[in-house]
Amino acid sequence: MSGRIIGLIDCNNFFASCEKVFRPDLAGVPLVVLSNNDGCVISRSAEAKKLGIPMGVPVFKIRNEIERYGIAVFSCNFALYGDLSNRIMMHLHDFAPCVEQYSIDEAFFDLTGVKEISDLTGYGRRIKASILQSIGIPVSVAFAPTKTLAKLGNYAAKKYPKTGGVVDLTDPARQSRLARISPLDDVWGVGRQYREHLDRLNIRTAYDLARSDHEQLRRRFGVNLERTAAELTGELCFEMNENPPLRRQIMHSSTLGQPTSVFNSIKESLCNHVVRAAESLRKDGQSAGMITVFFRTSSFSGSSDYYAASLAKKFVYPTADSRILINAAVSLLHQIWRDHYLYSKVGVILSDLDDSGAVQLDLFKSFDEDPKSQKLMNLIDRINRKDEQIFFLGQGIDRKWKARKQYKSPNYTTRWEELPRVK
DNA sequence: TCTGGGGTCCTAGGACCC
DNA sequence: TCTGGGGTCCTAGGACCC
Repeated sequence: MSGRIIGLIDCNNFFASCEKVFRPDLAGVPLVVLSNNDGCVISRSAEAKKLGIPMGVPVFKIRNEIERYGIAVFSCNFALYGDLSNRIMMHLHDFAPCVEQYSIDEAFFDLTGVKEISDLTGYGRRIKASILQSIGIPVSVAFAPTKTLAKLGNYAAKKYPKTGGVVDLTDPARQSRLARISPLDDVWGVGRQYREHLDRLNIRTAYDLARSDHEQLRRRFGVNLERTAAELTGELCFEMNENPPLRRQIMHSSTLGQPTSVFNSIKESLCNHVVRAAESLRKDGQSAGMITVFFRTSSFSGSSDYYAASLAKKFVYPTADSRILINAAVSLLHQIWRDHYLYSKVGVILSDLDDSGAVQLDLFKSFDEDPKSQKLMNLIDRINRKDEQIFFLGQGIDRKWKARKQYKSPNYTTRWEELPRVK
């Protein structure tokens, strides 16, 4: 009779844990990781959470605490996190035939029909111990018949120390016991808006939601919430998907350190985003059919000095050529530019993505019009992989906008020069 | 209530066609 | 020009996720 068994591993405090892997001297020390430009806190170690450092708090607001408690502060280092994430995902394949990476620090895996596993909790502990030993990252593990229940179980694994970080939620009785004590905030797919609406309908726990009128949920909130409720009852609605489709859009944007009304500064920042986006496009063998440029002032709508604009252009042929994308972006920017406003955010979106370059032996690949363009872009990508050495004039020379990363850790695992040394 | 920089999907409504 | 019914495509906005 055995139904589906879907596992979920979720790394604990992932970015903070990554930083600790290479700094054993920081064991037990509260630690935070900052967003781009060292703006606000995006990851906290267990010790930092215990001190009450909130998620997302701007770093200047916790200067006192940093000083007082000796909190270790790190700029984000996505090269490092991405690499450790890859290692964890590879490792997980030793334990499960089908793995779906869901985010940088989470993966679902399917154990349905794997006969040898009689004790799921024990199996979960082995996975956990193995990842901790070989990569150094602590994870939580849960098993359930649906993804939504596995998420709920994983929450419990983190919340209740007694579980030892592993929860087997395949038993319906355990499901409803946990659901009764789980607020809607712990339910995957229920955000603040839905929570407030549901509260007015006297739906306050995962259990309430599971037992509510699903037909009514669909009418009032759409099919996704209906599916979430169904999954809480053990009915699978979100299937495993081992090979998720490639991205449908790429966005690169940033808040400027200093708001500015200087066209050239905005232009340079924009060009930089375009170049980053184009690189990421080429990495996946994609090309873009449309580009959108947007920017806005810092004050929000309502105030008189607010201005926000965006404009898009479609390409006749999809392209991945940084030069073409830069030209288009700058021309769009000119069209919507207005002087005398203080701009604080600018970005680019590449969409209508075309994957044909990602498919080997594609019959129509020749559409990628200019073979020289591909060669040139590949060359630039190869050179810049090591360190950004070639850049486009539009990106600017002095590059004042370059992100602040005052507290960045070395790229321990992805650059030879920065390998950790053993004395 | 939003901090920040990415993303996804769904739904409603308008334009347009037969 | 309107009436009816049926359909597609596109966009904007709203919800969610990490």
